Parts: sequence; C-alpha cells; structure tokens
Amino acid sequence: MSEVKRHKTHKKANISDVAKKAGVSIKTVSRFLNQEKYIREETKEKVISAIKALNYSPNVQARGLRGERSYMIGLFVDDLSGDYISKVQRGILSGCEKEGSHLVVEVLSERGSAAKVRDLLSCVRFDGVVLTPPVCDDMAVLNALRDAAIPVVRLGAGIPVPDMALAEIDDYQAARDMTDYLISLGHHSIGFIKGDPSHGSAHERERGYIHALQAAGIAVKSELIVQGMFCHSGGREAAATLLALDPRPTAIFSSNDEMAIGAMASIDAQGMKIPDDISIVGFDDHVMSQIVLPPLTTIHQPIEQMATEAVSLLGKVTKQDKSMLQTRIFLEYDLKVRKSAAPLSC
Amino acid sequence: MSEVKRHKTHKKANISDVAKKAGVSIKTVSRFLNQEKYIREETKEKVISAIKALNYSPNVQARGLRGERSYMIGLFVDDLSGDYISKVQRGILSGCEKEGSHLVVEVLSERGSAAKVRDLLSCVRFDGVVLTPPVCDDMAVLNALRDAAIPVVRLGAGIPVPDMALAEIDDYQAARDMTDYLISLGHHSIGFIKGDPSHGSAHERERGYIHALQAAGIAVKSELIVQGMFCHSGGREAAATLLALDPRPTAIFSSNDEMAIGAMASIDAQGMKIPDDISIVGFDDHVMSQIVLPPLTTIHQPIEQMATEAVSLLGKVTKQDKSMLQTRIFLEYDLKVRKSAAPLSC
DNA sequence: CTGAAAGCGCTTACAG
DNA sequence: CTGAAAGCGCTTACAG
Repeated sequence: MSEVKRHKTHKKANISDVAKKAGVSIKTVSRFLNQEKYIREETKEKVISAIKALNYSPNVQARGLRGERSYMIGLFVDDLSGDYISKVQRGILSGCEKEGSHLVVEVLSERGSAAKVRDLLSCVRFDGVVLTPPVCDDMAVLNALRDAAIPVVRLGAGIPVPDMALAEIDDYQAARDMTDYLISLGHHSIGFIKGDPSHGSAHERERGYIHALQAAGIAVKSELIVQGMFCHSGGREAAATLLALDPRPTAIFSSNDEMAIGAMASIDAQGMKIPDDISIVGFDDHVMSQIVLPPLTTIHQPIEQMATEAVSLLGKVTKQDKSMLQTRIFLEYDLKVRKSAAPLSC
Repeated sequence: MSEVKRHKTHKKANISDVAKKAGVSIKTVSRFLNQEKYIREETKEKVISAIKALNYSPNVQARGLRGERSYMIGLFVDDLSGDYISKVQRGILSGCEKEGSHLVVEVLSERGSAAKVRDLLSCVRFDGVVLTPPVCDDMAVLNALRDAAIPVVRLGAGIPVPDMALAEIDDYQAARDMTDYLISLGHHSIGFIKGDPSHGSAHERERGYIHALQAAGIAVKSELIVQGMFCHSGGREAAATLLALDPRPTAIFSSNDEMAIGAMASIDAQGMKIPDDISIVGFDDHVMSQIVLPPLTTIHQPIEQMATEAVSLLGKVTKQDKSMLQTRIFLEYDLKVRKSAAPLSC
C-alpha cells in the first residue's frame, strides 16, 4: 500500500501532514517528537501511526531555527589525519546516534583563529562542540566559544578552564606507570621522546616520566629527553639522537606510538633488535602498534568512549543546566604489555 | 568602539540588525549575501560595512529552511577508520571552504540500509552527498538518494549509475601499468592480492592485472590470485598463501597498500628480504607506504583532490542545472617507484 | 535597482 | 491534556 503512495511520497511529509493524518494539531505532533508529557496514550498512538505511514522525520534545520536545540554537534580539529581523529569521530557518531544529533566537522588549522570560530558559531548554531588537542588548549578558540555561550567538551586537554568539560585519561599517572614498568624491567637509563608542547598531554606525560624516575631514585638526565613533536619523523630523529648517546639508553619511552614507530625504524636502521638490544614503549595504542614488529607495548586510551561520553554530556547540558560543564571525566587507561620491551639482560 | 558594544554583542546580529544599520531593507542585505546582481555599488558598500561592524554571518539553518541551498554537504561512509577517509574529509573540507558549506558526516555501517538513508535525508536537507566505497556501490543507498533527488558524487566507484557523478582514477589502467612495471622488471610469476569484492575498484584492479599479463603473453594462474579483503590481516594471510606455493611467485601485486604492508610482515616472518628475495607493490599511496621498510612502490591516488572536485561539482549542480551530474571525473594517478620492487635477479 | 509580504517547518509562550 | 498564534532568520515570488 505504500507502493501506491510512492509517487506522492516524493515531496517529504512535514509536521502539518502528520497532524492532518492523525487528526490533531501540529503542536500535539511536536509534543510527541519532543517527548513532552501530557499527551494522552490514545492520541500518541494516532500520531505514531501517522508518522509511520508518512515516513516522517522532523527537519533539523527548522527545529534548530526555532528551538533551543540544533541537533548539530561540532567537532573542531586542527588536522584530519591520523588514527586519533578517526576514533574521536567514531565515538562522537555513536553518541550522536543516541542523541539524534549530527556531526559537523570543522578544521581550525591556524592557531588562535578566533575570528574563524566566531564566524562559524554565528553561521551554525551548535548544541555543543568537541575540541581535540591542540585546539582544546587554544585560548583564543576557547574564549570565542565562551563568548558565544556554546557548551564545550575538551578531549584530553591539559589545563582546566572554567565551564568547559574535560574528558581525558590521567596522562601523568599513565606515563608514570609506564616508566615504572620499564624500571621494573631493570632499566635505569630510559630515553624519553617528548610530544608537541602545544598539546597539554605532552607535558603531563613528561611529568609522569620524570616523577617516576625521581621516585625510584634515578637521576633525570636532560640529554635523555628529546623532542619528537608527536610525529613519525620526529620520533625517528629523536631516536637517532638517543642512540648516538654514550652510553646509550637501554630503553626508550616515546610519548606516543607514532613517534615510537618512527623510533623503531631508526633502531632497525642501526641494525639493533627490539627488545633484545633496546626496549621501546609508546603511548596511545595506535592501530599500527599491534601491527608493527614487534608489537608495541603501549598505553591504551579509550578515545572512542571519551568522545561518546563527551556527546552525551553535551546532550545533558542542553536539556538540564549548564553545571554539567564543570565535569571532568577521567577514563581508565590500560598498559598493554606486548613484545617491544623486555627485562634488561646485561 | 567595538569594545563598547561588546556586552550587547552577546546575542549575535541577524539580517534585520544589518539592514537597520545599513539603512536598507533585509532583502537588500540578502541580495548582497547571495551575490545577486542589481545592487548599487554605493548600497553594497553600506551593507558591507554594516556586516563588518556587526560581525554578521548569515545563519545556515535559516537559509537552509527557506532557500534552495542548505550549505550542508553530507559524507556517507561505511566506516571511519583509515587513511582514505581522512584524506576524503580533508578534500571535502577544502571544497567546503570555497563554497561556504559545512561537512556533515554520517555512518552507514549496514549494507542496504535504505531506511536510514531516507530518514537522514528527511531530517537534514543536504545540498549534495559524497559517497565512498563501498557505500557508493550500494544500490539501496543509491536508490534512496535518487528518490530524494539529492545530488550525489561517488568517489572511486565501479559501475556508472545515471545522474550520479563519479570522481575516480582509472583503476583498471593503473593496475595494468603497475603489472606492466613488474613485468618490465622481469617478473613473470606475479601473485595478486584481491580486494573486498563489494568495492568496485577491487574488480577493476584485478582486471588490469589480468589483462596486463595476457597482453604480455603470460598465462594467468588462478592460484596466484588470492583474496585479501583490502585489510592488513587479509594481506598477511594472502601473502602466506602465495609464499607457500611451489614455485613461489617472484613478485606480489597487492591491490592496496594496507594489504601490501600485511604481506610485508608475512614475507619478513619467513625471513625473506624485500626486494632481494621477492618484490612487492601496492596501490593507494597510503601514509604508511613511505614509512615502511623498504618504502613501498605503489599507485598514488589524488584522493583529496577527488573529494575537493566532488564538492565543487556539487556546488555547480545546485546553482545551475542537474546535467552536471552526468559528469565522470577522471583524475591522474601516479606510479610511485620506491624500493620494494626490483628487477628479477635470477 | 529596491522593498513589503509571505512562508520554509518547526518550537515557544500562552490559552484553554 | 490540547490547540491557535507568533516567530526563529532567512529566501522566494512579486511589486514597484
């Protein structure tokens, strides 16, 4: 029977069509759509069947224009490449599914681009915005967002900012745990590859490394700490620097996996074997970390879950009060012991 | 002076505010926004300065509701992981920048999910939708899109469909070129790792391989063609199968890089050296292909550019006529000779 | 070249 | 529990 209507179905039904078919006012249909109370069960049934018959879904643009929700979640990133953003998007999307929202991706490649943010926010009214590093630590962006009174969740950010929620793992503690793990394996000379300082996590992880050494009574040597900028080539070069040291470290803690994989290439190029000649560990549990040889010991971050929780938090903010934005969500991390680190043999 | 207004600026300006400030009607402002002709230079200036002073940007939701453009481009994918989608998104975003549009990402993980597509399309009115494999070959999705009369560009799709544009490289010819290259290196026994058959490109690339062999008068052996499903583990297993053959092939053509990298792991595990003991080549120019050791010889696809052109095509469709959707854009590919394939030495 | 009116599809605020 | 009216911020179609 819907076969017959096929031709008319071309123009999609709107709320009035549904109201007419159900024999109620559009306000009643709207009540159902927004799950308001005070709608008789009997009336509700009529609306439901009208919606089904007409294959109706409310138009987001119209709802967003009038109502207080837009059903649009913004994701502001500085760059789209990499496993991290993919995972974030997957997490957001699964949160959106639950909330009935849609994901709008925007790139903010320049630092401090407040103007673009203001523009963006006056163009499209977001229910909330999710920020990834390093954008989540860009004060210009944060201020523009605050001025526009848009609910924000920052992912894996360093410094807390009032009225903006945070979803993160304890980068400091995770890095401490990882360093402790290497120490427990007998390593005392541990090189550290730092990440991009515009990412809050870079500092936290370095702090964790330093404190773990200090707590174990091991001297922190500045020549063992090398910048790698969180990228593959940075890791490769940093490892080369560390390997040139005399004596060279017996283990390397790279503060992300991408750099660790770069470092592995360096180690390989020098004809050394992992973990026999040198141990290496990473951070993030990048897709590649299980694929490289040997598989990389690393810290697993539940990035997808972080992003999903960010969206559901955003959903609560719009419906209830803004106090939810004080929230700081800490998620569990997990030290994945694989094959790239071994007890010190000498 | 904008400092003084700061407090009132809180609520963003709308078209009426601009009109009032400029001393014109909202229609005139609208004319400027939509770059219509028939607006006196002098009037235009007044509007421009009012817009600047008020820091005004038109609201996308409102424009989308009334007008024929929504300024929203949909990207429908089946899965978010991987380098490919990142590149597609980057390309779309750079196209969106030019068109003043926004990217909305939607996941269609189930095959044949026409219901979800219909729903999506009645929720949000897209100016156009970009489809990636394998969604771009899902007839249920295609039909739903056609029924809704939404302009579509399919990326790297196999079978042409009326009224839907295609942006692709010539997968067939590229695979032929790559096979010819291996043949020119002296290889006659070339294993082929096939991709996921739900992707049109999988068949095209296989065809290219087969025809190249035939054209060179080399017998096509079915045991040399193994399924790898376009994924890392598939490639690893397929390579293991190929390496167990007696005699084993002297080269392997993996129809994407992800599988090629898996195959490299297999080869490595058997203690063989690339390219000394066996040559291997891939397809796609994945980020990892330059990073693995040795760097992988592969076909570079201009994925970003494909996506950017898709968006600009979509922009033309909305403004002008629908005939643009007959377009089939072929982009240049590039055989990147790196270190993973060498002349047959025996 | 410019403007006043109507309307896109909803939700809000108000009545009953 | 239900509805009629107004309005969100624009663009369309029509007048001048």
